[in-house]
Amino acid sequence: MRDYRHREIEEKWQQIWDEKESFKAYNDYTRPKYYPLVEFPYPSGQGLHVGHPRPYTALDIVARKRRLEGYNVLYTMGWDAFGLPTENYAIKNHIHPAIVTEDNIKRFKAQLKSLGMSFDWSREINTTDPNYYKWTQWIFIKLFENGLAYKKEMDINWCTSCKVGLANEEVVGGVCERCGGAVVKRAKSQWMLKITEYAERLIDDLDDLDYIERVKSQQKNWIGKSVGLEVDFRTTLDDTLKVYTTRPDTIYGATYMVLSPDHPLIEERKAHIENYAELMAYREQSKLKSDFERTELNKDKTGIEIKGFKALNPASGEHITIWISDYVLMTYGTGAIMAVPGHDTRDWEFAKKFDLPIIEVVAGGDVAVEAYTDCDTGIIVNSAIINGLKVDEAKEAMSKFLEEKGIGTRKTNFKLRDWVFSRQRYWGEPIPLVSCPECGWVALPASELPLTLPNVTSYEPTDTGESPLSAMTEWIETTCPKCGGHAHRETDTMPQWAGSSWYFLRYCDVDNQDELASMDALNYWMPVDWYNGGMEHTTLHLLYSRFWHKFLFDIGVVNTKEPYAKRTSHGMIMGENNEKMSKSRGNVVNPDDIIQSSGADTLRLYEMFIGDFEKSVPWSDNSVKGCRRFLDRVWNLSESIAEGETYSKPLETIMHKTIKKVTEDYESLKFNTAIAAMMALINEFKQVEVVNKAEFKTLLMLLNPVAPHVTEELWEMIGAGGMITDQTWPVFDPEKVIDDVVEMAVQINGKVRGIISIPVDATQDEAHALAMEDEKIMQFITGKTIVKEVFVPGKIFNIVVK
RNA sequence: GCCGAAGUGGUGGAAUUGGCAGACGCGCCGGACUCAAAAUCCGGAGAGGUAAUACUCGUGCGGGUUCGACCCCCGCCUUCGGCACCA
Repeated sequence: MRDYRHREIEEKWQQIWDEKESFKAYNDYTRPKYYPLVEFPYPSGQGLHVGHPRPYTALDIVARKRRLEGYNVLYTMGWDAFGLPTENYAIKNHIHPAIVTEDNIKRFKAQLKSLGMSFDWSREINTTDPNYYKWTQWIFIKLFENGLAYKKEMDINWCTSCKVGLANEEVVGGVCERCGGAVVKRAKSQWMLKITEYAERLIDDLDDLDYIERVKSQQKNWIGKSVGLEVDFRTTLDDTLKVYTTRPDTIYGATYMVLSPDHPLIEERKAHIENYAELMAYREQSKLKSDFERTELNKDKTGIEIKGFKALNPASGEHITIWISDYVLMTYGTGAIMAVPGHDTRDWEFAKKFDLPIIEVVAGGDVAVEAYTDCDTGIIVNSAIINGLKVDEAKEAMSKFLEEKGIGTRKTNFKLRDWVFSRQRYWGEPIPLVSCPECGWVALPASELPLTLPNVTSYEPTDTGESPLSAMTEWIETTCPKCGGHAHRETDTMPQWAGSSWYFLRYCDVDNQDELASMDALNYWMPVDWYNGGMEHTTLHLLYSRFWHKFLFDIGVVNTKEPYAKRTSHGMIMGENNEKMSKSRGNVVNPDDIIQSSGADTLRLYEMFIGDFEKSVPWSDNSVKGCRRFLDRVWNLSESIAEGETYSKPLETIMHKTIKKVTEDYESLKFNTAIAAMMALINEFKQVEVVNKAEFKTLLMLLNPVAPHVTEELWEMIGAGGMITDQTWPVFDPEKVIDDVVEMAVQINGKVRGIISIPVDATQDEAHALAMEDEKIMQFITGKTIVKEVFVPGKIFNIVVK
């Protein structure tokens, strides 16, 4: 009996798979295809983390199983390699980021190979490769040509630590998502992508997708659709102030108005405003607040009344005061609101602070104590024409009334903002546009792509907010592709999210020099059948890539309106103390160490067995040991396998049951219970006298997707013939997964009092007869009357007595 | 505040078209092997209770529906994740 020497075995099979190109996906468009996808990693300097193999193994299991089921499988890996950590490392150590990237990729790739992932390495991609980002730039130009990329001077989120502008999605809790640095507003001219144009479709099309619910709801939440009404309020200067409201039913309760401090009316009516200087001071002050401070201070409302004119409530005709406050945002709705303190919490707080009138227009609460915001039960009062209606009815009636009067328009608003797409950094895709004094912004012709990054001497970000490229005079100075005149290149680069917004398309056709991918290849491979990735990307990468894909669909470059048919998400692997793994906490586990000591198969098995795939779990060295023990037992079993090409009688049912369980569980992210079923199977193997070849081969097949190396080796050792990778997935016979005889619980008044052994298809009468023979059951029946019997065939028998 | 997910032994977790709660693993206890240990193998256990049975209690808390509830309904509590002055 040979020892189970994992390193030797694993290296052996990894080499064989490589040589035989066992996992190559063919562009043979006649076979059924399957396209599983995992998020490609950022190749950081730290190397692979134990968190990485969890999703990779999960879909590797699916990929391997699909191949055994006869599918042409496209399972691939690549590198999302642009990004700040690499750039920072390059700055610190004076190495070109491209070299840093190359080294990191080398390390990552070796680590992934040692895990035995069945990637088709011939389709590896790298977002920093000019042959790849040529097409990222090409897509940007298409966006630009279609009016979806525009440059705008605006207040952006500026990370004071990274010295870079951030997208809305990258600001988390008022601080920089990446470094935790303070984020302030800063006026900058930025490239923007009109993702808002797709807001409606990004929500609506979720309905047909097989995404886990939390992903859908988080995306919906982020896009933030709301349906309401824009209403015109007149001022005493005869201006029109548009407000947006979702509660037109409460318009009689609007006792004042609030404008955002940036509202244009303030400039326009400067001459009529008595306290203009005071308003300006407030505006400056609110701008200086960081996002963090704004959210922290949001309990305490601030504001200034505009003195000089008033507004008229269009329903009641009352004169009402106009205020400015930073709780009203210029970026949402119209930048102005009608304030209904009786029925909006924020307005109520503001009214209390500044002693403004509060009118109850929906009965049901006590507006002297708090705002009454319930929409379900309230009845409208103090509102002339809509009195007595329910909230919903009143909303509709008032909307109709204001529309007919010509001062109301139904309007849908979204929280989603356009995507800030410029970064003032070196290590990103150059934006392929030039600025010409004659022609404005002009796109490079396709023949000039890729526009490659020039070599610079310093990658340092600048305090002025200019990209490091702005010092590259030679590179910047160019001619206008349109008029041939003197022009400048854009010096900002694209954000990290650009390359990953379409990478799954490139996998379909990696070597194509003429298109990002051929329509034939896309028709065959797309959509991605199953995409697994982190929840942290739900409102970033996942949303961005859906947006790009929809755009590419609109211009006829891709064939599906959605990129991913199914989306799932894995939980994080925490440190042994159940805290997030980090160097500073000293609880980091390196996958290389586990591969060395226990083997890749053990690590894979462990990560799949450890718990619910979708939840985070703490690392446990002991549990790793248990997984290795299981593989050892399988290994030792091979020693005593008897001949036999069919399942033997005592094991037949459990064989079919296990095939069914494992087959189904691999499809539904329940890897832990699939493995538990295989463990139970070998426990059963120990109960019988002999295990034959048919039974052992089936176990190896079922286990193969999780532990591919050791099962390959054992397959060879028992002389099963060929490679396990080339076999066919075992099937179960539905007739044979049912036991002939079951142990049925007999309950008296719902409590289990006995167990009877009974044929699975026995009748109630038979069960009754058997139960009456049971002494213990009789004890509970004697002297009582049976009032009812509930019998569920094969499951339970309950006798109700009185 | 809003949206979402979840609360089960010492521990990671199983089991829901309502049907024997605790599969499988870890840890623990006992035994075998060993001079001994490690490894391996065999056995044991939810809590209370009993000499041992019996029996009672038990899936965050309080109610309800049902022959029967971890599962369904109503009302709470707690934890985690996301969003947050979005009118």
